[in-house]
Amino acid sequence: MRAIFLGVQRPFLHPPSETLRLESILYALADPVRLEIVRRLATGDCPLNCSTAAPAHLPKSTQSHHFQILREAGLVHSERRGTEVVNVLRLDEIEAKFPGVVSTILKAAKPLECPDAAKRGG
Amino acid sequence: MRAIFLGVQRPFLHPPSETLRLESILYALADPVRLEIVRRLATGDCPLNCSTAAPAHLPKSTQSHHFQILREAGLVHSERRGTEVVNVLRLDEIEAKFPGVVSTILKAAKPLECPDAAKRGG
DNA sequence: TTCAATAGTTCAATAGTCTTGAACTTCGGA
DNA sequence: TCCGAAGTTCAAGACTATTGAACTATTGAA
Repeated sequence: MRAIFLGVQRPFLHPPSETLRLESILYALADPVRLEIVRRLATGDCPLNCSTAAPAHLPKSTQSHHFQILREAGLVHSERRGTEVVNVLRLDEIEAKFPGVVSTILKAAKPLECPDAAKRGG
Repeated sequence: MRAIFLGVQRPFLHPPSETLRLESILYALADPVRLEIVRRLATGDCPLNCSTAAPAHLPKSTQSHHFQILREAGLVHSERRGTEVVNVLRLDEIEAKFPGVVSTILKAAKPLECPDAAKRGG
C-alpha cells in the first residue's frame, strides 16, 4: 500500500538574482559531485543535460537531487527540452552579485577523479 | 550510569597545507556562523578566542563544534593560552594553494545579523 | 592547598539532511 | 499505442548537526 503519489512534474523554480545567498552557493559547491557538475558546465561552454553533466556512475535519483540543490542555490538554470533537461550556469548573474567568487573557485577546482573519467578520454 | 569518560583534552590537529581540500574549505565557509567567525578573524586582524570570534548567543558546545570544522578544513589555527583558545586564520597558506578563493569570499561576505550584533555597536 | 570562576571539550540524544532503489511521469519514435 | 530514455518523486536507512549536561584545565584569590 502506498500513499497518493504526488509526482506531478512541477516546473523548475529558479531564485531571482536578488535573493541569491553566498552561503547557499558555497554549500552547493562544497560537494565534490556538484563542484564537478558546475566545472563541466563552465568548461564545456554549452548547455548540458543532467546525465552528461553529472559523473556517470551516480544513480539518477542522486543526480536529480544534486541538480535540485544547484538550482535552488541559483547556480544553474534548468529547462526541459523533450525528455531531457538542459542546464546552463547562471555565471553572469552570480558574478554581478558576488564578484569573483565562483570564477575563482572554478579556477582552483581540479577535475573530479571518478569511475567514468577514463571513458571520456581523461 | 555512564560510560567511561574519555574527555582528555587532546592536542589540536591542523592539517598540513599539502592536504588542504577545496571542498572542505567551501563546506566550512558555507555555514553562516562559520563564515561569520572567519570574517571576524579576517577583519579583526588579530587572534581571537572562541567566544569572541563566534556569535555570542550560540551554545558553547555548538561553538566548539564549528571551530573543530574550521580547524579540520585548515582555515583556522588554534592554540591554548591559559583557559582560552586563540584562533588565527591560515589565510596565507590557503591563498598559496587556492589563490583568491577565500579572500574573494570574504570580500563578498556580509556581517551576520544576530542577537548579539547590537551589543557590539553595529 | 583548596575553592570558585572561566573557557572550552566531550558525550548522548534528538532533529535534520543525504543517498539510493523503486515507482512513477513525460516525451518522442516506430 | 507501446516502448525506451531521461528525470522526478517517494521512502527508508545512513549520516550529520545542534545542544544540554557533565566534564577537563587553567587561573587567581584566600
